[in-house]
Amino acid sequence: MTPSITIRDVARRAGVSVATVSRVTSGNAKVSEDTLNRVNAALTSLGYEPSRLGQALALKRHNAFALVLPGLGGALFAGLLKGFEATLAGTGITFHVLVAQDPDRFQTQLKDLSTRVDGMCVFGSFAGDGIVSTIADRMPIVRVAGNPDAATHSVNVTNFEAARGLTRHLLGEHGLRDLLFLGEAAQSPDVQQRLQGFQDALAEAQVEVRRPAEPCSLTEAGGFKAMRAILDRGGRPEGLVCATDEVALGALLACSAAGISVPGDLKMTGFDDIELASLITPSLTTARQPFHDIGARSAEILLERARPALQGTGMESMCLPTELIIRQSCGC
Amino acid sequence: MTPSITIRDVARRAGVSVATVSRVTSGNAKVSEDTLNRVNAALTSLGYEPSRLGQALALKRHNAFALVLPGLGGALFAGLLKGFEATLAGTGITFHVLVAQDPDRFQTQLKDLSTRVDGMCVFGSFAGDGIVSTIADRMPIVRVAGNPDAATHSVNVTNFEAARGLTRHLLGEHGLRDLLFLGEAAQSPDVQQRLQGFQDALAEAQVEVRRPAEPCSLTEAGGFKAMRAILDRGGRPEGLVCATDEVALGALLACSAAGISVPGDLKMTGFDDIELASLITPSLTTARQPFHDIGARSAEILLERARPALQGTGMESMCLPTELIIRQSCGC
DNA sequence: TTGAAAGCGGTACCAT
DNA sequence: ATGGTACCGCTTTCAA
Repeated sequence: MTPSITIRDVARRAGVSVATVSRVTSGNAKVSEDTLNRVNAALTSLGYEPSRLGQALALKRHNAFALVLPGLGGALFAGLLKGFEATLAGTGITFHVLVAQDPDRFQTQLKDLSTRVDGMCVFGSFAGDGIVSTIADRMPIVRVAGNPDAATHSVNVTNFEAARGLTRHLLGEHGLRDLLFLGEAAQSPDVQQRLQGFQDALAEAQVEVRRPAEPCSLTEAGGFKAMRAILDRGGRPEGLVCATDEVALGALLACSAAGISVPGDLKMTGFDDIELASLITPSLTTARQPFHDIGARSAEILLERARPALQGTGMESMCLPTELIIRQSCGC
Repeated sequence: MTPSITIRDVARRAGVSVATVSRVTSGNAKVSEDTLNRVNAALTSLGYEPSRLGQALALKRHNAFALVLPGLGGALFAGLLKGFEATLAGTGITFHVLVAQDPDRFQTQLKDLSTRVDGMCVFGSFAGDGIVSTIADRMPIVRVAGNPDAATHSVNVTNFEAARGLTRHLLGEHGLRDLLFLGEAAQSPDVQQRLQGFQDALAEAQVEVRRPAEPCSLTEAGGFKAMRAILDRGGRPEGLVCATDEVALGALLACSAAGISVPGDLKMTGFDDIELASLITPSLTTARQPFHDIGARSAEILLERARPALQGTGMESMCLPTELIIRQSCGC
């Protein structure tokens, strides 16, 4: 383990002061042609890399953001991450990903993270609002798919409208009446909004809700198990509005295992438009979320607000559009 | 944005020196009952949190590790992450996740990350060996599912043996001869090893390889598209050895869309044993990887080696066992 | 243009 | 047991 070389080593080697070396590395002060060369020579010959630590301490800035996700997996996170990364690329700012696992430890992890970054993008409401607003007191925070919150910026999509649209489609175009919502809304404000859109469409069509929403984790396995539970119980609905495409895929597998034809015997919709949605048979009717944009916009907000001058300018709140994708699984 | 309070604020408030406050917060030096109380009072009333930056600079230690993954998604990563986290919980060490996206930027990100942590766990060989060994010169690195490398510690599983076992099963128990390996081995040493195990079993049974391995990305969509391509081309194999369960799932969906029965018309195996593997019909014959252990052991190695005293003790290299899970998709 | 020096927020050694 | 202080690596005023 080589001891790392510091700015003083470079200064000594180039026969100048550390201040001058700093001027060269940061590039925002004039240095004579001659010394510039000497310093550069020393820089490369020593292979010097400035310590982020020293910089951060002196500048009171980390040049790093955090992206907080409630779990790995899910096409949404991958897309969001890409968008976030793409926006930050070339800015000199990096970001750390924190994946929520254990709720207990999560608080601690979040607090620790907050001492290492200049801003955070937090997905959902897994992180307790209390701690988030505490942190928001010290740095900009963008909440994605979270509850509305006066203390933080927010980026959302039209979950309500999209889910209502899908439900209306099942109700109107296909004349269904006995519908079921599949997905756990408790910890996910975005799923909560979809559930509300679903319920709103039913109310609007004056269809009484015959079945409580079937809670299931938002994974393929979750959708599979929930659907199997429904079938085991006997008496399936006419249509399924699934919280995500993955849930729909799982439900589809459970139906296929039980010999139930989709959309023949049961119609269904998903949410997200993951890659597989257009590939499978039947292809999935769903609502497309602009994953990449969500991440990109979040990063933009952070970038803008992390510059101290702008910090008092109020909270930014945006709602990105979704797109209904009508395919086969709804019966079309 | 509240200006953060420092150790000097606390010292002033408690009427003691900063040294004494440091003694209290770090807890490794004797302080009289009386002053302890005074300091604690100041601590809580001010809501003081030591700055990681100051600590890191003084201690030359970040109290943080990094976990570097080649993408989100994949049950393996989720399990690995959990194991890693579980081991680190309570040690006072946190970790950052870096998700490889753009190969170009990745080098930079990795280098940046290396200035913020005391050790890293790197999955696969996405990260170029050059940069990794550069970093390994300054801190302990554990490579998981990577190429053997004298400069880093490593954690692997018995990919070769497991894949050979699955292939032998198809060959021996089910008498198949025309087999195909599904999965992209190029960037993934672990998949490469599975492919070798597959090939070894064929050679051993003196079965000539009729088809080149079908490359596909290691996702459900990847498996789907690859299988569909095979079917479009006409003439399918008797059996499929898939690089991962997700690939197998995708292939299964493609078969089902094409009206091909599994395991009736085509037998297949997966790899990983994800949750869905045991749920679907047909249930998936596969090899179980100890996800959690992989992460846990990696973290343990890092923990051990990050203590400066032990850094010269040579490289640790371990290979964790896998377990063959025979279910239905192979024809059993 | 360049250098000396004062911080940034801690830790730890050396006195007392 | 406690305080004073040098130091960690860097940036940035202030003088020269």
